[in-house]
Amino acid sequence: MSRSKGAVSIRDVAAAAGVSVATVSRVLSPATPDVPIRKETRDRVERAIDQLGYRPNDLARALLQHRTSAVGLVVPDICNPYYGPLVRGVEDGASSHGYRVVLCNTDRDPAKISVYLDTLIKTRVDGIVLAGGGWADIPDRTAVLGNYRTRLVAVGRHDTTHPSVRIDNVAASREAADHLLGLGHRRIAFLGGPATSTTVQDRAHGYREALRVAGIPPSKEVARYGEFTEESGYVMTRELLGRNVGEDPAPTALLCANDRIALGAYAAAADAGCTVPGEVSVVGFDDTPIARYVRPTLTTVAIPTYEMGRVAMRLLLAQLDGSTALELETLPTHLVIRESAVAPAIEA
Amino acid sequence: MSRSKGAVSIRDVAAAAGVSVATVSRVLSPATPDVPIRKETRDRVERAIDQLGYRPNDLARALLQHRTSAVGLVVPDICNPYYGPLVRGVEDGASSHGYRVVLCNTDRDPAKISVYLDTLIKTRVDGIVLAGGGWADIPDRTAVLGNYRTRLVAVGRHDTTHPSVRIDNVAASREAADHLLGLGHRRIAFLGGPATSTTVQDRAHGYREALRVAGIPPSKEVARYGEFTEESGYVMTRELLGRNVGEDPAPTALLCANDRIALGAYAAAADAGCTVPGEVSVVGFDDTPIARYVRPTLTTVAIPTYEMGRVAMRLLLAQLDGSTALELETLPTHLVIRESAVAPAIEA
DNA sequence: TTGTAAGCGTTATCAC
DNA sequence: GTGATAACGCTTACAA
Repeated sequence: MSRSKGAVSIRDVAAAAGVSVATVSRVLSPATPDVPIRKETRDRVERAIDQLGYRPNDLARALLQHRTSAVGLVVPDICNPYYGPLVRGVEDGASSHGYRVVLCNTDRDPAKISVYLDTLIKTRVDGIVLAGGGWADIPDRTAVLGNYRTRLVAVGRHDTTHPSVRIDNVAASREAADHLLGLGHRRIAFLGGPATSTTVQDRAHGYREALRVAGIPPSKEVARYGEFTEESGYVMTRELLGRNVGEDPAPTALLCANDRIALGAYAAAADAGCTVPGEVSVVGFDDTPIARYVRPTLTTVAIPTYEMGRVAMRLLLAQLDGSTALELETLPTHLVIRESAVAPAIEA
Repeated sequence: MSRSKGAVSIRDVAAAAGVSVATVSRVLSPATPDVPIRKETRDRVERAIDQLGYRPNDLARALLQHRTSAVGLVVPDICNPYYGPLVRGVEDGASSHGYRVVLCNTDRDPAKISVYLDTLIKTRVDGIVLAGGGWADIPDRTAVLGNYRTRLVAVGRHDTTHPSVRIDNVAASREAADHLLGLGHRRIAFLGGPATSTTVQDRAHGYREALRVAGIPPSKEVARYGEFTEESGYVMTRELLGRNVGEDPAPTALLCANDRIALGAYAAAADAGCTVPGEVSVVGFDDTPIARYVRPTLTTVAIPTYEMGRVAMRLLLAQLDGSTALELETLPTHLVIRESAVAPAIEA
């Protein structure tokens, strides 16, 4: 069966069914319901199809129709638990509309980002979801999409006019800081991730704003930067807790840029013989599953990551339908109060 | 510029450079280095290319060459931290060889798996990495790949003759159980994930074997099944810790099928006023990043997840080169001893 | 050293 | 109702 070597094609099916390729195509494409097909012909074709195990070649179809039903998803690193739900949200949104997802991990490396975007465009994905920064670092970012019809949606605060889905990191961080201030804390430190991350910048900004409004002098602000990892949180915390010697006393509360940093802070506090929340309060960001399961349970800012993925995909589909030009969705965050932040000890 | 609407194609470049499309193609494809091109011609073409912002259409290329440079990656759920590194390993292995990755989340649902496999074949991916079970549940699994040249690699114990990468879950679990037995524990419970998971079955098997060898009667075995989640670990643990009433006393050690379950066990123990490891020892599986950062730090079986992804991709590439027919790689695991498992209190 | 033309596997536009 | 046939954007003999 079938022509010499290679996969079975529509022509093999046509031959086996004794019809033309056009007829086979019609049977497969409900695209033209106005054209009727004789039942017996249809049956014959369908029998040939599954007798030969025929699978239509979507490449050829895509070439002809100028749409691949594929979208690219660019994230810094899927190993970061934060991105799991985001990716899942995009994938669910995509697959439920017949799109498939090409995943790209960039490590926030501008060179990698450029290469991936180039690849995605060469494979003519219909759209791209770009998450987690890096856009600003692409040299010729106005030209990346070129003359091609690939649409783009940004997740997070990218400096771009493309449709975006975000959260208000400044407000979220302010809320977290306000919570600590409300409990009575005055010496609050901010433990950030990479200083270049706009997310981190926004959260640091919210932190500063809250302190300023509370009348705490800028000289009392303490901000550290590192990575979005437990390791980094550990290091930053050790450094801060060991400083009540000559200079300023150690902070009574730590506002961490994500839950992993907070977890590192827990470990460092424990190793320094410092109880949480008794001697130091900790607040995280992201509300990762672990937040509910560490002891003490972690007070943290919940971010609708999965929802962000879904919405990003929605914005992308809207662009593909041509139904939307530009949109900016800002999703709500909320502070989840658990056990890790309480009023400071009265000694101060 | 360019023909009316649509993207700029090789013809536009040819026209702009005043050469034939064949010449443009030659400039782009180092495939035929035997055919020399006049330097001036090459320059003219290259100038036209980036003047027009031309991106070759990989769809057309793939259609012609019968290879897409795409691979499918099928996992249960990327939100599960276990799969992050696996996915990353596959992606790194793929991108470093010029392949891109299409991600599919199946939730272990046979129907979804079938649909995804079908989609992947229709888009003519060169290969598929299938992780995390489900293969056995596909109705016509011998026919899925049909007559097409898509190659497949299985990750984990799938009942298939395709090349596979695995770990020895039985031995790994036995080692963990032996560790607890060596510490003096006699009442050890196994907290599994889904009973249908071959991974869980293997780990339960290793647990039973170790107990048998240690001379503990089967009647003393305690195995529970649930999900791979903190929640499930919590529930199973509560149930076990609350049973030292009439019947058998509560176990002194818990062997958990993954770290998330172990974390749930921590929480349940804490809520039951039971200290870890003082009153109950806990051992996990996977060595997720948190294992090192929870307190007490978690003794757990490290699994080379990232490496499994890399190896899976290596096996796939080997098949694509035709250099390999069938291979089975079994990667080593090792028990990471931390604080969560110690000798039981002497009262027993 | 370059151009011409025949595909790759589909769908879409005409005829019949 | 069904069948030719011209695209889609590219690569690759084969000519020139």
